[in-house]
Amino acid sequence: MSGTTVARGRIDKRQAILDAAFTVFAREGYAQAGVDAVAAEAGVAKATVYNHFGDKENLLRAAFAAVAEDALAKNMAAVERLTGEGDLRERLESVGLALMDCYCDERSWALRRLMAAELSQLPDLLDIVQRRAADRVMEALADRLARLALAGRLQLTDPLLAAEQLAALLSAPLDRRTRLGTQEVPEEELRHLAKAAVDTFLRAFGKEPAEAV
Amino acid sequence: MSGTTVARGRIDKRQAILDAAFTVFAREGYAQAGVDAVAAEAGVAKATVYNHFGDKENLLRAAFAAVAEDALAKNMAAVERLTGEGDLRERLESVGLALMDCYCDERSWALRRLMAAELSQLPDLLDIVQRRAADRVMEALADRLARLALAGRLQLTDPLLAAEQLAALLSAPLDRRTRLGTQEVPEEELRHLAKAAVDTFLRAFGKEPAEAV
Amino acid sequence: MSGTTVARGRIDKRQAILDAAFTVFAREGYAQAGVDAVAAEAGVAKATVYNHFGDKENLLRAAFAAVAEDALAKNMAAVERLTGEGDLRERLESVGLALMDCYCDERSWALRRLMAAELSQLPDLLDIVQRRAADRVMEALADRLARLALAGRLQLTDPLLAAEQLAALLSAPLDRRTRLGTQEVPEEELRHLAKAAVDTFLRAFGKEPAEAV
Amino acid sequence: MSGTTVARGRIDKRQAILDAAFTVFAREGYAQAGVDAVAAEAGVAKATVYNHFGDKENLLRAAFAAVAEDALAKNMAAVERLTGEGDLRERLESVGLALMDCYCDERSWALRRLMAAELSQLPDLLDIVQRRAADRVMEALADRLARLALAGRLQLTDPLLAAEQLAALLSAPLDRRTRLGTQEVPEEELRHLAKAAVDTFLRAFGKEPAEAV
DNA sequence: GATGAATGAGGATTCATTCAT
DNA sequence: GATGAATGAATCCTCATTCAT
Repeated sequence: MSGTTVARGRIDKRQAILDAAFTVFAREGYAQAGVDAVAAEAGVAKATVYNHFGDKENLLRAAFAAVAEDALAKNMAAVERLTGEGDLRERLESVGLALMDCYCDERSWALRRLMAAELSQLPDLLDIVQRRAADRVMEALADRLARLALAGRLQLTDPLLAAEQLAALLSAPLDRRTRLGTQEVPEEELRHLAKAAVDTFLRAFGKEPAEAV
Repeated sequence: MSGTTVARGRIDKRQAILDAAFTVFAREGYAQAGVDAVAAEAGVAKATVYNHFGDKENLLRAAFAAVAEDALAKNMAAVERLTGEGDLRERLESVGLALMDCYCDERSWALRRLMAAELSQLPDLLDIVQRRAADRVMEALADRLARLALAGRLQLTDPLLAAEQLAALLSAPLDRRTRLGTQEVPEEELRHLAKAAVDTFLRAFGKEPAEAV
Repeated sequence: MSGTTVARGRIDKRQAILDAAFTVFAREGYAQAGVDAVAAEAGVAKATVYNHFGDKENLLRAAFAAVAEDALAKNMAAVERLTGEGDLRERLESVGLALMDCYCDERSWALRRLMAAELSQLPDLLDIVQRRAADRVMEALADRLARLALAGRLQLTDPLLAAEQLAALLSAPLDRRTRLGTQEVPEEELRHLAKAAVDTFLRAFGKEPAEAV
Repeated sequence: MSGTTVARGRIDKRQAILDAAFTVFAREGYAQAGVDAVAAEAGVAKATVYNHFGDKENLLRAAFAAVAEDALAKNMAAVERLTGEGDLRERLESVGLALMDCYCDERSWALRRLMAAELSQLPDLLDIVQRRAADRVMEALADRLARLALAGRLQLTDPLLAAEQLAALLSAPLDRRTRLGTQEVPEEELRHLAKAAVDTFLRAFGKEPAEAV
């Protein structure tokens, strides 16, 4: 019983450090952020951070992986809602909006920013985020598009390319609009962008005649 | 004469520092890079760097602006080649490829990475890169698309959105393929991606019937 | 039975820690060596070390005393072999060689090095080693020399001084030859040095005419 | 002129750091001593220490070398006074006393203690002290003894061994008496020890009949 | 204007020690 | 009694920045 408490305490502490690390790194940048700040944010002693994670670099990796995993799960859930049921356009718009939400999540932006920042020093971060998360989402999306094509609802030959393009249409405009995640975009505009992306996508790959933008 | 030489020496030195700064910052990251390293790369004394640029932050800004300006010019030149002459698809593919080249340029990647890295600390970098460069390219592209629409070659109502989507189709797939600029992509694949982007774009916005992918 | 086992386990553990401590301190230096390293070498948890010895300083003292005791015993055994029986020169050479062996023992060197290192911080180490060991060896040697003088085999008035000088002749040249214990000296050279020391000693204090070196 | 001032300032600072380093290391031990303390003692900023010497280890080496050089010079001067002029015993006693003074010098003790302490971590310190100083003194002493032997004043075949033994007789008893340099020995006792050492030496290697101790 | 030297503030990391179990 | 985890103080070293020349 008390054993559980301790174990829990340990786990909690580890998790608290991971959360704190990501928060602080996201806020101040990896290089600028002090391990002191992480420890303070987590409410533990600096040495405890080192006991758990060895060094700052490894701490970043761990925090990274944790957030990337969350993001992966959220993205996957969104993609998995892309089935053939109901109206295709509506479904695509709904899924697209969900993906946009994932993309705009504060921690997602932070993840991408941190990765870009440290890419040249810590190239393996890219594997964590891209190979273990982004690529898999893309593959899953390609799978769904392929099934829709098989079902005669879409017209495409390279599902991975189509997935990439759909993702591109959904996400890329957000870079400018949100100023790389530093500016909120009203829900309404998101909806509009999702519609526009899906519209373009369907004009290119849909079977039904598309409407004008 | 010696005056000229000196003045030239001064200008050269300034330029050398800017180049060195960008190189070093790109290689090691802004925070990790020491002003020593920049000075060494430029072949001047550390104090000279301070004489010219005051402090490290300002040095980054200046180096940033210089590179952003170059990138802007290159992008603008590419966009300006998008006229109504000749076959539209060919033209779009050619311009698209040129834009991709700009996007893939090593210094461009470095620019975006550095910006992402320092965004939270130095938000004004974003203005330099986005407002003074990316946005203007997008507007110019929108202009050209608008003229093509007016000329009856394209069918679109929101040229800025169309420009964003074209840019999205061109650039976003590169993020994955080049692993954020850390991996070369063969010219052939670039060409293929450009074709695919333009194909999708034309199916959505073209007047002529589009071919299959 | 289990009580015995446990008690034995405890004693073994204590001894293991002492051995480990001396080994680690000798290898890495007292200040540089971590208590972690000692615990690891002993195969126990760090806290166990503290349970047994209270703090690092005390651990050093205990480890020190243990090794000093061993060294004392070995030295005493050598000195006690210095009796009047048989040929005096041979006996002196044999005892001298034995003392040299003690002096050259790896742990002896470590003892002296550690003591030198910590002398200013922990002056009481000197008492452990010198007063409780070296001085007693010297007194014992003086005793034996005095008896030999009484027996008419040696000619000396201050046996302690003679003992010091004999010890000096035996040990001091080893400092240079072994480079303070970091270099092995071949047995043959040891023998030669012992002979030379005894020869000089006998020329100064012997009654029989001495040979040339 | 002002240039001289600067250069002088720099040299002074360097020398001040070296002095301070040796003082602090000797007082607190190399490992325990902080570079802060050295800087404070020298009256400079910590970073200045690093500017001059790179790291702590190198600082130790430099401080070491400086003190070793002084010690070498003092020892050499003493040895060089060992000529054939005048009464041999008196001369030897005088030189012996001078060597003892060198040996007992506070900085000499510190040098040997520091070396012993750090020997296993920084084996090259031994070269600085032994090869570059102690060995040379011994050779010089051997030279002088050889000349005395040639001149018929001493009777010896291996001058280096004789030198080692003379040095042994002079120095080794001091280890005990001064408790490794932590206790003052009155001048009178030094004189007595020098006499005793020389007496034993002359009995072994002299040509004139030796007196009783 | 360019430089070498100096500095103060700060950052990553280690370590002796304690405590709850 | 033995342990794993936690901690606070210290330590080495770096770096942006300034000054005298």
